[in-house]
Amino acid sequence: MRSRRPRESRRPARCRPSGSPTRPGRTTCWFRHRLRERILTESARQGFHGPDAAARSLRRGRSAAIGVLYTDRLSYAFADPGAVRFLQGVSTACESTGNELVLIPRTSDASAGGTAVGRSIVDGLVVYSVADDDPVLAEAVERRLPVVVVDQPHAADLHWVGTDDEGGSSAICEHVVSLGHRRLAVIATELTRRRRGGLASLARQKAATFATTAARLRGYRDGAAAAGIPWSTVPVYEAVENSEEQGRAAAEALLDTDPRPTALLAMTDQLAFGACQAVRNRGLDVPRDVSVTGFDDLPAAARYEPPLTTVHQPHGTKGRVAADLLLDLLAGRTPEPRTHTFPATTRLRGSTAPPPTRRRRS
Amino acid sequence: MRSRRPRESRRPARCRPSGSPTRPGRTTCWFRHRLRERILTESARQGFHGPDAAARSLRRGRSAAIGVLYTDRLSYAFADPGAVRFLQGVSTACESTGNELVLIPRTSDASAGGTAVGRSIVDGLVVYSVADDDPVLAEAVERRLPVVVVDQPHAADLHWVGTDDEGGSSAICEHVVSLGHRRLAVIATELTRRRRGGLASLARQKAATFATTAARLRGYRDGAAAAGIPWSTVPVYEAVENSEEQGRAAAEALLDTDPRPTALLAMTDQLAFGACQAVRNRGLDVPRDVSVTGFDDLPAAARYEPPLTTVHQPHGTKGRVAADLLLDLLAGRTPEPRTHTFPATTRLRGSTAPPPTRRRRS
DNA sequence: GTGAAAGCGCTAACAT
DNA sequence: ATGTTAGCGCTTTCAC
Repeated sequence: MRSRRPRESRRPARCRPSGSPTRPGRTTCWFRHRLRERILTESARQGFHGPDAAARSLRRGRSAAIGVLYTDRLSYAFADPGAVRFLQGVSTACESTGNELVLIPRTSDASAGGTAVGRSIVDGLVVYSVADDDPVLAEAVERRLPVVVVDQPHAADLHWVGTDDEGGSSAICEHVVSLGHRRLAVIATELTRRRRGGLASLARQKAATFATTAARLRGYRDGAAAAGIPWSTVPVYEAVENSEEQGRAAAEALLDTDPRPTALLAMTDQLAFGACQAVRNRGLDVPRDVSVTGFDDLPAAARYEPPLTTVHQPHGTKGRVAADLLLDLLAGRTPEPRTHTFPATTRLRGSTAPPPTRRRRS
Repeated sequence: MRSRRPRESRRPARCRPSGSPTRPGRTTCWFRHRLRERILTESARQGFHGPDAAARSLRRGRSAAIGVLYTDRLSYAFADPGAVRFLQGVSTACESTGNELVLIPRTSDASAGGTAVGRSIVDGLVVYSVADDDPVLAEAVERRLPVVVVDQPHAADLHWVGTDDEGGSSAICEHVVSLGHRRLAVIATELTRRRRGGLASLARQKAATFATTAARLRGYRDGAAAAGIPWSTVPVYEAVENSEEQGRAAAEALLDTDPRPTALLAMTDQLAFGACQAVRNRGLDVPRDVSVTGFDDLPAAARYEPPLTTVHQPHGTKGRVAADLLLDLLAGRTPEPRTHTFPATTRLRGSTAPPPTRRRRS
């Protein structure tokens, strides 16, 4: 055996100071011998900082925190009302168990010390609405922590929470065509991680890696097909972010197509609000000249003028259920079912009406 | 010296496996001897989970995360538009440096393993809008981590970011009285941690421990005093949360006081929105019969019908500046100035007008 | 260059 | 009951 001095020769005798721990009048926190030494030698004015959280986590193997990964830049989540309500649901679950909620930024890959998802101190991860091919998802599963995926991607072996996007969008499209609309146009959310605004070809639509966008596209397509409208006649404008501004830009481009669409199907309420503004900016009326539909049913949708016909999905509940699922996993339970698909229900309101002139197809 | 065996006799030889670390074809991640042993012995199917985040943090003494503490239940923060914008600002700063953002829930004090603020793994804390006597603040400073306080309390020795609440509220009150209003009423945010809804006596107003509430109250009082209105004639209704619902309840109570107020000064836009609804529910008009003012200047304020006269404060900027301050502190810099007070500027819009009948004081 | 080991501060397990 | 110690997995420092 190599001769090396026992550990004690360098390490101070023990972490617990000699005072009896349970004796009345002494604190029961008897940790940190070395720090106390420093306190006594260097300066007596320092107090006890409380137990070190990282050491505690290392030892216990738990941090009592769950992480949330968002598709986009973290700050965009706070600009997206659906994401905010989702996070509210997550935080509701967290506070009931006292877990911290860690919002993990997307780090530029060259960042030192690994990416934020790799070094975040969490017991589990909620992956919210990322593209199928997003490397951040791979990083998340590589950590071998419990993972709950929300909305997308629909990975088979991961716990999953989401909405019946396809059903919701086919239903609302069916409603629109049942009113008599034949010239439809779609305002879509991002199709791929590398965004490209503007009209999206059928090929690009096929190549979509955002699962919810693809699902809603399929729903619209099926709804249109039910009325005999070939999908190739439906222009699809891809927005680069979920904002009213982008909805406006999309609607402006789509209203320029010939023949002009009589119905605009937007994949989010925010995009729909922007579309309504663009329609009005042309001197047209919603819904008299152009019908507009949304998706999400934000609280603002019902108060909008005109009240927005949209598809309801329970953002807050999704967040709560996703977090509960994760917390169950962390507690060692094996929650069933592994997937929760919430229904997407159409809310028929004032932004849809029959098309202005009911002209039979040529 | 006590005879004890050297540490090596129990600890596996080294943490780095024998393979040459830099030889091409081998991963450069050569950590975790013990785990690798387990991998080889127990099951070969496990992979390398990535470096352990807690161990890394313990060793480095940094977690690359900053924590945010909120007055209230965490989930309420997501229901408060001002708080959401604040968090957006914080997250903007975080993502620029790749720091995680930890939202710390308020744990019921009896929670096992200490409170969440004590055990959260963060390098610094942003304390957002808590009462002067909130124990969570004491816990935060006891951790001896860098702390930035936002809005309240105005603790002298801590870095601080906030708004000129007193100036903003006195200015908007002066505007209202300059229109001729003499019967004012205030819809206040919480006065103390133990909430009590309803009309607040002068004694209770004096006892306020929420610094921003107290500051706005002082501002209103000074604005009223400038017009010779004694503060004792101004009823103050304390809302128990920042919601339209509470604004409605407050306005209903205040409109029942005799003589009926002609102007309602609300301490947040949300409360003001609710107040407007209550006024209309009585068959009265804003601003013809009753003027209403807010505070915050949410994006919705300008779009409201009528557009809300309110006080602007830069929620998002406050969040960004607070986080930048904290990140500076963490980087070892000593940011100057230690306090940032943003101006609160009045936005005169359509919800204020002269009182209905200009009757000289009896 | 390559390799070894000390130890961050805590807690669970074991020793008395 | 009270006291002791090993070691979580990493990184930094030191030794070769």
